Amino acid sequence: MSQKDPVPAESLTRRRRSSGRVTLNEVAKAAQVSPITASRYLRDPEQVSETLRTRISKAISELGYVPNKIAQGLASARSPIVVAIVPSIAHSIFAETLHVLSCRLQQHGYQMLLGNSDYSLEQEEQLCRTFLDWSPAALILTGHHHTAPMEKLLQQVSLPVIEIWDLNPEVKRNQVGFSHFQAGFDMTSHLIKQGYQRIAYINNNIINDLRGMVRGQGYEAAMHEHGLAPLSVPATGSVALDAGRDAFLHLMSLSPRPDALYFANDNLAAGAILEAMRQGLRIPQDVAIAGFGGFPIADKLLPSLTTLSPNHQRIGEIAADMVLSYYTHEKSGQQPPKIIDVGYELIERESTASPVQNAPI
Amino acid sequence: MSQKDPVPAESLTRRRRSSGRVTLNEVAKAAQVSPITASRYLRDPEQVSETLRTRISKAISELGYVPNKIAQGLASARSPIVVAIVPSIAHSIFAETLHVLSCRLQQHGYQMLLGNSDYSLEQEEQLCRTFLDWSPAALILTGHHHTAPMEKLLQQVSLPVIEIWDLNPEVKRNQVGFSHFQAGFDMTSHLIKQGYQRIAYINNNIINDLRGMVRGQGYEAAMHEHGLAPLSVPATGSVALDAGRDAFLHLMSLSPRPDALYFANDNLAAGAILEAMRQGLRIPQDVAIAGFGGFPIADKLLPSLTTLSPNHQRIGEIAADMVLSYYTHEKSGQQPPKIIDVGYELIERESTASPVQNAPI
DNA sequence: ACAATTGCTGGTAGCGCTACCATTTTCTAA
DNA sequence: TTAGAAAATGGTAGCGCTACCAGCAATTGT
Repeated sequence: MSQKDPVPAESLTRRRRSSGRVTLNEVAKAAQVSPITASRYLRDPEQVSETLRTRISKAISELGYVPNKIAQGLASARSPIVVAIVPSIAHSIFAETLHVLSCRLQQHGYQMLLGNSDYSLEQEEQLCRTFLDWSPAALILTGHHHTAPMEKLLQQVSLPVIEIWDLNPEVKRNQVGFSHFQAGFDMTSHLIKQGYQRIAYINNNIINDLRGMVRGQGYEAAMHEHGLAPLSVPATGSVALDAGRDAFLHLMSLSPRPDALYFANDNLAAGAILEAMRQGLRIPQDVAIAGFGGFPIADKLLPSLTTLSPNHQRIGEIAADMVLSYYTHEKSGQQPPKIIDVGYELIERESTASPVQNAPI
Repeated sequence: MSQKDPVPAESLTRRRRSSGRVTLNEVAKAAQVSPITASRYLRDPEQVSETLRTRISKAISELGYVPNKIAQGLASARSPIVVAIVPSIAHSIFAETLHVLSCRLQQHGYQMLLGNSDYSLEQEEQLCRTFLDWSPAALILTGHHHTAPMEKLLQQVSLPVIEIWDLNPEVKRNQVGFSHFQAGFDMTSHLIKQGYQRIAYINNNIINDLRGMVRGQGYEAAMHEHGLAPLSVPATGSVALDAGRDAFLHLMSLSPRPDALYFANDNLAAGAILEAMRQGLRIPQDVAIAGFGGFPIADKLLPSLTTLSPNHQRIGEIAADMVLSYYTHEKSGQQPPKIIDVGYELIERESTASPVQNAPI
């Protein structure tokens, strides 16, 4: 039994650092059940008889027991963490989706580990590898563009991957979003229908905004379809409102000057409208303006801004539900990826009213 | 040695679910060192001799080993997670601070676990308890107001707690922020100095915005000091721009009508300015408007908005540095809490120009 | 009445890593 | 040269929890 034991018992105590927290073992001891029964109680109280259930729950509340998530994670090789990686948290575009997502997941005991890739695919890959070390329950990414190693990684992992804010039926992963190509096409068609012809598309000041670029492709397709010459220009600057203003000033100095400006997002467009106001330019008479995103500011501007708005919240809701349902219907095994088109709404406002209709009375 | 062994070896395999991942043990075996040496290599390569270092690093890259953070966390009772709890992620006010914070922490191997309390102290407490299960390396909270149980909790935990975006020297915790009372006082003094007298303060539409309320107290103190009667009204509505517009309409309908409106934040103020534009009201001649926060929109509005802007980024930077320095100078033991006032800048713009100066020429 | 099924409970053995100590090797000083 | 310190390495024993299986009692069918 005991080998040499020269030291007094309590001092020989090679007792490990122990977080000092109440452990499940102590709870079990207090409730006079085995640790495993206590553990079972936590996961599914129904599996434990009434008698023990009350004993255990009493012990838990008396000792103030709090399960150790890390130990749970290690033992069960899965943690209640959902990883979400978005290109940016500072820009409002994803904020609402994330908010909804996080709230809903929290309600079901998950926590969201949030990473932002700064619109860099390399950083996305890097982040993803780091986060995967936490054996998360699910992985939520923005868009379907990834680096090649990332693509490989995604095929290896054995957890649900959900891509939000974009759609591409060719990609075999769960997706909740809408077609940015179609969005760009539709908005451009709207402008053409309103009677505009020299329409310019202003790319996001954030380079690597892939979805903004795809909307630009939709724009070009629509222009070509109507035999019009597309003109895509980039916005530059770190603050969207400034970038929009600068692009506006540049485009207004061209000759011939465009009769409509389609901005990659509402903040850029807002920068343009505010500058137009300042200069006393009339919108849409002098130039029409359209945006994207359905930001709250759009309908407060003067003139109010025509935009295309996806349902930000719904994307978050559906993504959360996908995570939850994955673990509910787990038995059903590998299901085909779900691809959900949440669509969008093209909100026509004053900034793209038809110039004819707005002719002076 | 072997007890009964009726089953063929590989089938008796009561081999546990094993994540299938390469473990440190396998790396150690491949590098022909003991597991503990390999572990040491990971934490501090300097502790291992050159020879073994190369052997181990070769094994790691060949096997594609990735450390299991959960196991690390369990064994060392500490995880590289920094928990941050803010009242809201959907509202831009904290976005930039969080962005900087998260980037900087990521650079040093930490991940940020983000929670939003929806401006509820109860929810903050709840979130905090949940997050603490992950044995985080640090805890970043917004403001110094907490529930009583939360206060108790904070005294028990043995990790750095940092409160951002507010300041209260009486609270003995690390803080990075500024005085909201003083901010409200200063802005009000500015308005008074400009010649305004019937100044109203419009509270945030978000109830429980404690810092907004404190700014309101600063406002009232400044009013009293000048013998003016304060008028605090709440904004209502879920969208800040709408709430600001509605409050504006309400206040403009009063008689006597205020000659200056001090809004709890720039979004509310923007809603008011945009509505004023729409109605053709002149600002500041008809009414002056001031905000808070230094949002990007403030200087783009027409007229540009006077606001009070803290350095959003610096708060994030300093908070991150506090976390990092805590674990760098760990030896030094318990240090007194650091309280850092990042101050703010009162940015005077057109919306609060002195009415006299702006009299018609 | 007895086997077969079900429901509840317990024991054992890790999950992958690191703290703590012990041991070996190398280096330094006398 | 050799004691003594310093550096490098290894062994053991968990961290707190759960997967897997085994046992035992209560229930059911024949």
